[in-house]
Amino acid sequence: MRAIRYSTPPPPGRKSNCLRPTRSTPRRPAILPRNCQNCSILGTPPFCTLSQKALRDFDSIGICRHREPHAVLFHEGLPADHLLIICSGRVKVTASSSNGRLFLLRVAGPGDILGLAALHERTVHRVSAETLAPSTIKSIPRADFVRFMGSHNDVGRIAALSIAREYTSALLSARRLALHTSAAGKLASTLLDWARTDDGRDLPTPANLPISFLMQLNQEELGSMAGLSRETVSRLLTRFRREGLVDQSDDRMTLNNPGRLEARYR
Amino acid sequence: MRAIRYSTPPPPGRKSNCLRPTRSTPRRPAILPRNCQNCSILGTPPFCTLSQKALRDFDSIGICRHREPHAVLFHEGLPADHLLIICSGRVKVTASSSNGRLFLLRVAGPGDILGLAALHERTVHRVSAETLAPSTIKSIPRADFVRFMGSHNDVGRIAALSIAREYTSALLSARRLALHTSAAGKLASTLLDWARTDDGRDLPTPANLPISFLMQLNQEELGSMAGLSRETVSRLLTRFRREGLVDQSDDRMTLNNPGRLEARYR
DNA sequence: CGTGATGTTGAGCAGCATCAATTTCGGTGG
DNA sequence: CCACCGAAATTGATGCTGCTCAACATCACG
Repeated sequence: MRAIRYSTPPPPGRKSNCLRPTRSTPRRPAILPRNCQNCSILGTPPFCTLSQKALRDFDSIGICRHREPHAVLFHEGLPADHLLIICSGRVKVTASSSNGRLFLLRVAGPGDILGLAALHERTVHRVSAETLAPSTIKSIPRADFVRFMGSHNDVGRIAALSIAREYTSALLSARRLALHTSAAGKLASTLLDWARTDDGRDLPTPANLPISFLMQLNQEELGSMAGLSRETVSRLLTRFRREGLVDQSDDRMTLNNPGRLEARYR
Repeated sequence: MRAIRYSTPPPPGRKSNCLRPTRSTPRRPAILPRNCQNCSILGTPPFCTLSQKALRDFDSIGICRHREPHAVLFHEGLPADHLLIICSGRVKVTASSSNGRLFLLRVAGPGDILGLAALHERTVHRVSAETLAPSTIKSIPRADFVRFMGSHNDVGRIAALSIAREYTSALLSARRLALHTSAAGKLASTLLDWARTDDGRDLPTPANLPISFLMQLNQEELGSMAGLSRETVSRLLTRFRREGLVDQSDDRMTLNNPGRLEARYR
């Protein structure tokens, strides 16, 4: 596996000591027109299932922008004054510690909503979000969203559902980090959880049939998702491969026999 | 520290092989009258902040029961057909793995709501809940709650807030399990997170002043919260005590200098 | 005073992080 | 087409940390 790296160079980091804003600073991306009433992901569980009338109102609030890979959408610790909806693309959601370690919570995709929990709790963001692929992101100011929620009955319920999704994903992470002592167990369950939530959304887990999903992370990122070092991930993946439990081609990861993978490395 | 163990004997386990239901099976606890409009925790963030009118309706749905310590309120894997509200007492929320390991997610208290996320997602419970102390629990059937949510505008929003709380707690767990490599770091941050959410609800963390909180768990349970073995917890607590970072008396745990604890064992 | 639950302390070992060297691969430019 | 570069993956060697097993101490309670 070699994860897709989009051509944009990695984020500038702190190489430049220039204090003045330079022209190379990325400009504010252009505003795109947006029409939720006529969208390809219409009907996907969260907001995209609103009534026609609500969708019209929904189109009138917020702003839609295109974002390049490696664009930081928000950063943990900053106040959550906007709500983000992923119209297309992929976004990785991370938390970091003061000593430089990184924890990758999940990879969010089209239809996912970011910042809802922090917005409801009126706190700062507890995670950071960064695009992995070219993405289209709709951004709604807090106040506008609260007004929107007040004027449509469904919205509160739908927001609750969306946060419940975030919750489940966080819970699964905590569960697997706490319950699995071995590195193999952590990696296996990370892959299994991912496959099951990514593939078919919450379909009853198919028995021992192969599942495959888009793996847009390199081994280092996968490691920071499972709480393991890069090298350990590499060693384990070759082991899984040798045992015929997984296959990797291009950017797809296939779990050949989920049941066996789970049983052997629980 | 010696955690309070309430006199009720531990759950029967699988000692009895008797297949017939015996008389020693705990009887359904008696239904208690409930009046939310006149409750001591009125005003606590989640449901207890509803309008007078909504509270009246709220009193009319669901059933309130007293529960002894070690009573299982629901178990992971079972369908989430009821919503539980803790009126008084303490409830521990856990997840378990097939090989017998236990993960303690949090200790919920008065005003906390259990089962909201699973109820919204229409899935099975992903955690189990068990009383730690004598508790009063209000139970609301799914359908009644959905109806209630439909007829009051605020309820959806408040449900969202409550799930956001659950989310934050799960996220903090995952974060700390993933970001801290050392056992000391895991235990320290477990204590810090707990103190900060339990003490004053979401007050801005007071600088280097002592925080204390009710520690109703024994070292084994604390270990299953931090992802550590019982023995490691014991060793670390004596170390923390020797360094003057924590004090334990009866069932209270005091963090003498949260800032230093965090800095030293991040 | 006996019993069972909980906490303390020690010894040994396995597993994973870390450091380090090398290979593979994709892209870029000559 | 080839040479070159950098990023990512692979593989090996080593040391430390925390789990496990085990023995014992302490406490609450009847």
